[in-house]
Amino acid sequence: MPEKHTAENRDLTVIFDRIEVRGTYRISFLANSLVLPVYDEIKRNFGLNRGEYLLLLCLAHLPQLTAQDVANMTGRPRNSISRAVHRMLSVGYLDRTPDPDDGRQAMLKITRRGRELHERIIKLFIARENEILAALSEEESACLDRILQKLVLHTSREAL
Amino acid sequence: MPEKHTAENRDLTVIFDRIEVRGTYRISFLANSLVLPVYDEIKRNFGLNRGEYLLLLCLAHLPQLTAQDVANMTGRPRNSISRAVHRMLSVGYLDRTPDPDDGRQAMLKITRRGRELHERIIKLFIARENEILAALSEEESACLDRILQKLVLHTSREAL
DNA sequence: ACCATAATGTTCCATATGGAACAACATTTC
DNA sequence: GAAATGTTGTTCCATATGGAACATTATGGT
Repeated sequence: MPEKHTAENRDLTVIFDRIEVRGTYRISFLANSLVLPVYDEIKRNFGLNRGEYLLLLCLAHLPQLTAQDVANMTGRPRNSISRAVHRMLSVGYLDRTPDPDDGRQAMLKITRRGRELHERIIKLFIARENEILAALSEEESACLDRILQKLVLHTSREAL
Repeated sequence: MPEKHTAENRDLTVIFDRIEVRGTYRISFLANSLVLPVYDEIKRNFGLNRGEYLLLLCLAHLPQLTAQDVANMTGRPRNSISRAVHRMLSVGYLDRTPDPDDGRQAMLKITRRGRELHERIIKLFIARENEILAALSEEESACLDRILQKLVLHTSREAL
């Protein structure tokens, strides 16, 4: 009798071991697991898309930024940021002031409302991170943190 | 004299330290650095979008899969996979055989041409991974690998 | 001062993406 | 074995996304 093809019959996770770029695949998978469910929730609960939330996140951690700064920090194209800025302005999550020293750019700042929203959203990310990183021991967490720091600084020198 | 706002004046990387979810942000940043430039190159050189390449990648590592399997493995919605299957079929990178035991599903296999393409593409990922992970010592690499394995297995039990 | 070059933010357009409804088939329940 | 329920793959549609060209302003070289 031929065995029927069902997910239960086979282990689809073998790709984690077979793939030629284990580190890349695992890091990417992990990033998706951490971030995508939260983005979905943000969209459902607050109506923000990814670009809009990234903008809010950047402004929540730096006192003022230009659209170009945000593009650099997030790696997203300027036009996406531009759209996000307009929508977030219209909802009152941020302020924009033209730069008197440079007529091309404008300084963006988060508003009180925007900060309140950020605080509600960041809780979701924290919960998800705790859930997933709970698998690690104290020592493993520290080790991962140290390694990530090293990689990110090494990488951001070329990215930013 | 008021200091002009330029990227050189300020350090945009402070967000790495200020953000409330350091692990999440770093892992996500790192994943993007590893993967996005390669996806761009794949699109430019071979005309495949992300969904299409993920499909090829899955089929390159498992002998046969249904569209639903691929959706499970990649976390993408079924309709994206469906579109990808049709385009990859039309270009000859994969074969489809209806499952005689279940009229709803069809088995997908990679073709020789598809495998050749995969081998060209995977080189790009390998190069990028080496470039970025080169910042780590032998010992750090091993440590990272072990931790990622643990996290991914822990996570995929809920994801797949 | 003038022209060439570059940077910022915007608009236009083509493609990518994912949710929802759907048709076909399979399974479960009675 | 009939009806309800679930699953697979597909289509439809609305939104998201990113490249390219553009207007405006700055900068650098002469």
